[in-house]
Amino acid sequence: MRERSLRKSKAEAAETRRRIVETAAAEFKRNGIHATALADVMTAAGLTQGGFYRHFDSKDQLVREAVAEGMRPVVEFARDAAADRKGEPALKKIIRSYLSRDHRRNPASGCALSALGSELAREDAEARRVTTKAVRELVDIVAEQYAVAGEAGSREQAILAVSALVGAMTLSRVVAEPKLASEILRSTAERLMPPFETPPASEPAAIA
Amino acid sequence: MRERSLRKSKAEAAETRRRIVETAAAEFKRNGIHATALADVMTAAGLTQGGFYRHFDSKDQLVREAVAEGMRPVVEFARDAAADRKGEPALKKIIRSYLSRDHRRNPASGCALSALGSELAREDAEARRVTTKAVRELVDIVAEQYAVAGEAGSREQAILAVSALVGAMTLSRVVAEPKLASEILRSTAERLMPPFETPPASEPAAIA
DNA sequence: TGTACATCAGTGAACGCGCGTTCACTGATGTAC
DNA sequence: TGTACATCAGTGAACGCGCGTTCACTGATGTAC
Repeated sequence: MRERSLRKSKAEAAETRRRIVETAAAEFKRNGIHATALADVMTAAGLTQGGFYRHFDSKDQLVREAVAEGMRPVVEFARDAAADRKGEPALKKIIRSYLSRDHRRNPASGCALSALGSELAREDAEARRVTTKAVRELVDIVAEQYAVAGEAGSREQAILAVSALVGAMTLSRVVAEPKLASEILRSTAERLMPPFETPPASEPAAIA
Repeated sequence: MRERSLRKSKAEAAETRRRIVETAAAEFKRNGIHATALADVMTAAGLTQGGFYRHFDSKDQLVREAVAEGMRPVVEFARDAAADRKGEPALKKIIRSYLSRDHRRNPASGCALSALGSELAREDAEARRVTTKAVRELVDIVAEQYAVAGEAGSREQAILAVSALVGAMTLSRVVAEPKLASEILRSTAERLMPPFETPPASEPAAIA
């Protein structure tokens, strides 16, 4: 299928590198960073193990780039949703998508925070730095939607929401009973998507 | 320091076994399950590697028991808080403690869900079953406190709260900037601990 | 109650496999002239 | 534009270390009589 050996053009090499990072992001999210071997990534990318070091200095370097790549889907989804229709519709779209059964079933294409959260906490400064940037962006986007939707304390609420999204998806994947797993997703979504239609009666928005 | 060799009495052996499980729970929460070697656990428990298999069949078996042990602190803390004074005070105590800087700094003695969440999602059925049990207990305890505090939809709210606790702690550990890390803990706590004093004005409790 | 012996908790070393990393090699790319 | 050669993307195999597991051994425990 794949031509053996052969030096590739610079353009092809750049494309290969990109493919390795993408594949790594997916494999890490699917199986965990520690549990994924470089050979697994390279095979999944349609290459052999030896070629890895033409593109990266170490697994750590790949991890850093893959983590950044792994955060892209969610941030982009949120940005796109907000670009479409701001405020409540965007919030609903983001929350429904994040807490969907599809997302639960497919960590590889989902959010790196829920797929790798506890592992990321132990990564080196650089990996955590790129994650921090993504978290910030996500919070900012969500906060703006809550603000547009007329929510008081929109930044606080956005932080609660992002925390709850990540926590609920993580828990629903940990939990062994499908019914409880679904309930966690459903209940969290319900509480994060209040009926904004009803006018925000009292000024100091009652949270619960 | 430690006497060499010597067969220990049955009572001592049982105590040793308990110590291994406890140590493993702490080490796993500190460094991750995959990243912790059996030799690390045994050394931390003051033993040598070879003795491990007198007590366990495999690392997997230890993981299952250590995960159960690792969930105990939070569940017990929540139960004790609720036994002390039900409702709002219990909620405040649980939330403050869970989202404290102490907890953030000391995963080893904290909640296994925030320390190991994404790794637990990939563990075998038995490990996930014991985790599920603990999640259920935690949700039940928190739900009861919200109910006593007069919160409508207390179970839904409890699920949101537990998700947010786990997510916020995980995120605050991932985030590389101390200020943002603190803000995540503070904002989430703030939103989960509303001023219940103010009478729940409207019937369908506005969530945000 | 005392004695002889089997048991087994714990030690320390070894085994074997997996994984990150290195290396010799191939042959198309790309560049110097 | 064509030719000669250095470069380097990718291959496949090997290296070495770390980790889960096994094993021979020690000597106190616990039991059979």
